[in-house]
Amino acid sequence: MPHFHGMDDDRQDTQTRRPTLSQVARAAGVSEITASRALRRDGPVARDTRDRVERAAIALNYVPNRLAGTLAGAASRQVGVILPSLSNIVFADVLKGLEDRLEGDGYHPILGISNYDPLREERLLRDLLSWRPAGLVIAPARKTEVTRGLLAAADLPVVEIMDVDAESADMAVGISHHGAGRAMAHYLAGRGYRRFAYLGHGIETDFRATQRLEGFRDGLREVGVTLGDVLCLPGPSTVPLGREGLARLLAEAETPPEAVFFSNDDMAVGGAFHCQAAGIAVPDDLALAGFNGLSIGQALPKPLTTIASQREHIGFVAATHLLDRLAGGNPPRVTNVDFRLIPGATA
Amino acid sequence: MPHFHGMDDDRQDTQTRRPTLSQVARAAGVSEITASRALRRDGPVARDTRDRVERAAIALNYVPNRLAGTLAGAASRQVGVILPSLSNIVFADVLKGLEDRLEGDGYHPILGISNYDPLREERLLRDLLSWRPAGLVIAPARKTEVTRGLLAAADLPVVEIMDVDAESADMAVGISHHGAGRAMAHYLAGRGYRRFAYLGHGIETDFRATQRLEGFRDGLREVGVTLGDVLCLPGPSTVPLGREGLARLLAEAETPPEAVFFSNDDMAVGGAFHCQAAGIAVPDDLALAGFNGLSIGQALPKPLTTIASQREHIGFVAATHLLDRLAGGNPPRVTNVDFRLIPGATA
DNA sequence: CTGAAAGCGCTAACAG
DNA sequence: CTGTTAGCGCTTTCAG
Repeated sequence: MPHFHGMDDDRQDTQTRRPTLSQVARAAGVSEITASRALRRDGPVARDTRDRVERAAIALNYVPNRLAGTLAGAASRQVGVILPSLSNIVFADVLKGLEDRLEGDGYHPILGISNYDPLREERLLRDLLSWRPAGLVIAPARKTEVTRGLLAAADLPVVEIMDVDAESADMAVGISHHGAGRAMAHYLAGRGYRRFAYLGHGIETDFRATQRLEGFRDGLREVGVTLGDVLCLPGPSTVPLGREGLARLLAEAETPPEAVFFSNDDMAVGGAFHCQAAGIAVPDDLALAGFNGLSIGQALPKPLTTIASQREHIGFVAATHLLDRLAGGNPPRVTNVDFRLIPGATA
Repeated sequence: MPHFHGMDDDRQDTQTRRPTLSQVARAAGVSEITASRALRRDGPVARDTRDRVERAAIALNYVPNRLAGTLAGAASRQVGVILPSLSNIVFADVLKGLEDRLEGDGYHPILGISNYDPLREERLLRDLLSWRPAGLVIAPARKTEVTRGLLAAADLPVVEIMDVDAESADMAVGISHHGAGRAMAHYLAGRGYRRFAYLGHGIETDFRATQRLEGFRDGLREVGVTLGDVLCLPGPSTVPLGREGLARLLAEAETPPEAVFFSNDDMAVGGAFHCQAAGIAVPDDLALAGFNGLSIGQALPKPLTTIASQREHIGFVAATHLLDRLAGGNPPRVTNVDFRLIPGATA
């Protein structure tokens, strides 16, 4: 006996539960499997039969149950997505690119936000895997051993996104943050600046910003320059933090810098605001450079010199590779998306 | 005979498929249902038995299959979330609040982005429902008849978010956008301004902005003032659009306005940049007001006069009410989250 | 082109 | 406290 209100008559259940494939089949006068094939447009079904089934489905307001379908062997159309944050527009952009591409193929992201917490990331991964997704897209904060183990044992396509500097178990799509920092160093040095400072945010959590800093340092070294003051303020990057941070950096600096590289555009825009308020001429008194290529930086009275990080594109490419793999293809293991230095008016 | 490679020996399957509850049970020397109870901490299980099961689960690297669990009757822990956009930080903030609250209770959002397209919204709704989520959170663009029908027939808790001006079938959490526009009208009128203009973005897609405009108009009328020029530019709101838009508005205006109300902060920040570039003194020559309370507006040299829209809070409250309902509670049908007018230095 | 049988991995109900 | 039985709604395999 079924375990809901002792009824095994489908007509009764129609009142309380969603219609099932079996009901659609009966209404169309065919077997369950034929209805299934008709609705999925899989296998040979007579045109007429299919029409009948489809009409029955619409009449009953049938919504397939993909839990049952996936359990029975159909490929899941869910993709687990783990991001470190949503406070930053950067990850919202990536998610947009992801969702857009996935939805085109009828896939949907199940979302988890790790807040840059490796343990939360680990738990999230376990939770998402319990839904048996078709694949995984993850912007790792810091992978624990358990995380690595889960990923390795999961036996599904995994795309790690944002950077291509770290090791990845399966596929990776992103830019080289070290390379971006280095490119900015060469650009600024080429513009004639020689005394540099760096202003960053909570570095313990954002290792990609750290990679840019190291790339910047290395790039300067290559042209025989040493990076001067480095100030990293706790907390996430914000415009106010950049504004206050630059004031503090300039106040504390032993030798005043000619140019400041910021951990990202939010911080750099804050810096631009400080200069404006303090009457510092940009770029003559002080040059400013950011990272990300946010529209806000480009809309400043003096467009910000920065690097476009192609966020939405990264999400799009990650999804494309995942879908390709699911379709039996063999996409590249590492996709180094080009960044683009945007010469603005601030450096 | 099982339909994968003709094996019905679990030990073989361990190589190719994920371990199942049955394997955990066998390893612990108990029945499946006992293992199930032990891992879910449901029903009476001897302490010792539970320990054995848990050790076995860890040893086998067991990850439960929630598709099977949910199909068998356990409550789903997925929540369908439909948002109109992710380009705008506003919805990323809401999503953050949602995810944060949901994850605390072990729930995860399945995401769909409608791009303000009613038909895409409809398809999305159908897709998400096919995963049999425990509930739904939706920021509707424009509901079609089908959408209404699906929602009504879905028989699950639904929270409509962002605004409380429209009709909702089940629960609603948001602010009154009409009220916000009205509040800004009263505030600006109280500051002595009398000649007003409005600058907006693609109004056809964003009906909440339209509600603010109508509220603004109504508020002005209440104090005996008529709204002057209204300029709505196609496309999504961006800083550059606000900048160019204000230039155009001022050029075309018959009588120059004393104050401009923008559709949101992005647009208003653009307006502030235009004033700065064009040498227009703010607020003496021209007062500016936005909506949302974004940090960028507050970090401007002159903080923007605006209205905080409590986005993350809306997401958090929506999730809280959903969870409450799922737990058998009876949260309010309409939750009018207070907005907060932030008097800045621009009006 | 259509169908019957079997089973995906799990949990609710009912017995011991 | 533990187990047996049945079945969630669907798709696979194999047989017409």
